[in-house]
Amino acid sequence: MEAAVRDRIYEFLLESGLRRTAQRDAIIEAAFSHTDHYTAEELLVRSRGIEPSVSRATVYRTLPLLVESGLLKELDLGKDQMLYDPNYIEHPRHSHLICIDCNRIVEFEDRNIDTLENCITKRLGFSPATKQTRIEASCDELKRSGACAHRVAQDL
Amino acid sequence: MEAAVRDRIYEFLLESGLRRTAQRDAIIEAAFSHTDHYTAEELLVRSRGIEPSVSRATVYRTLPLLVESGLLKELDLGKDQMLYDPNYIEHPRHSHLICIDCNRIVEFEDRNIDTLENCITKRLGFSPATKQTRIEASCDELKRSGACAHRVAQDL
DNA sequence: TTAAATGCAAATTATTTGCAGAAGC
DNA sequence: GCTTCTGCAAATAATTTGCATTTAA
Repeated sequence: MEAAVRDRIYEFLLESGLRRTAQRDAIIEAAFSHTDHYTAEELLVRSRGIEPSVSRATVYRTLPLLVESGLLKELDLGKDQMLYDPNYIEHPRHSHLICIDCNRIVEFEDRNIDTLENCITKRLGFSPATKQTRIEASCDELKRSGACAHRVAQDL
Repeated sequence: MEAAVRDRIYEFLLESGLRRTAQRDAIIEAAFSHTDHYTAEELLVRSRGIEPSVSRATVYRTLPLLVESGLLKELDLGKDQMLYDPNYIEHPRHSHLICIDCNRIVEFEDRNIDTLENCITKRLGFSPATKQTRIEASCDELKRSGACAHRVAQDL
């Protein structure tokens, strides 16, 4: 986990009057030491790898705090579990494309969509708070060659 | 419910080899006789108003059929229940803005967003299947006047 | 007649919560 | 010391499912 990220998180805890505990430290460490998305359950497993006493309840109680701090993004990609995305710190405006062939999630960032959505919102008489663009799509490469190389997101 | 919609639905049932039952008729009638969004539970109540024998299980078993037919759109707007939107027949590309002040859902349609999302998807090497844009926003009128007149969507 | 559809009730499953004990400040 | 935090286990709630019965074709 980067020092800058750690600083921002503990600053947030301090400001909010939240206490520092071994369990929270472990969850925070687990939450921001990868760049991939994870479920609450996966975060529990990772956290327990650092501090075995972490319980499921504490993970579920800590996640909303991190989301509220703006450091972690809760993603609802249409599955039955929420996903958590630690990459919003560095790319606060990215969107998601979900491959319907292999479930891969591709993150992309597009200034034009962002601007366009702001305009539309304003035109309707609102001020944007949260915007989410979710594109489900099929892989062209798979269609062509029959195999789907896990290409990396091209726009981040 | 419009005759054209009814025709398309029963054509779909026929093509799929699905049987026509009193319960399905009632659910279909209830599903397409309003333009507002509804939950499975609300649809159950409406369906029972037409045919009292409709059970919750049958509603939950019928909804995926209607969604699969393309006549009904399943919306995941971040609540704990799915919402169903019968307006996709007439406006297949509309998006949703959710007012964080009053929970009102405003439907809007924007050709530019549509085009832009198609381009991005192609550029990433995919072909778009489902696209969902969800904007959560606060009401400017509420901020100004302290009251939030339920303005009608301006773009449909 | 026979395969599909239904109602009921129980199962499933992610998430939340009450509570008593533990721990930070 | 006082309040917050925690683990545990039970509660919650939308949706799904097994099964015996009914019904459309």
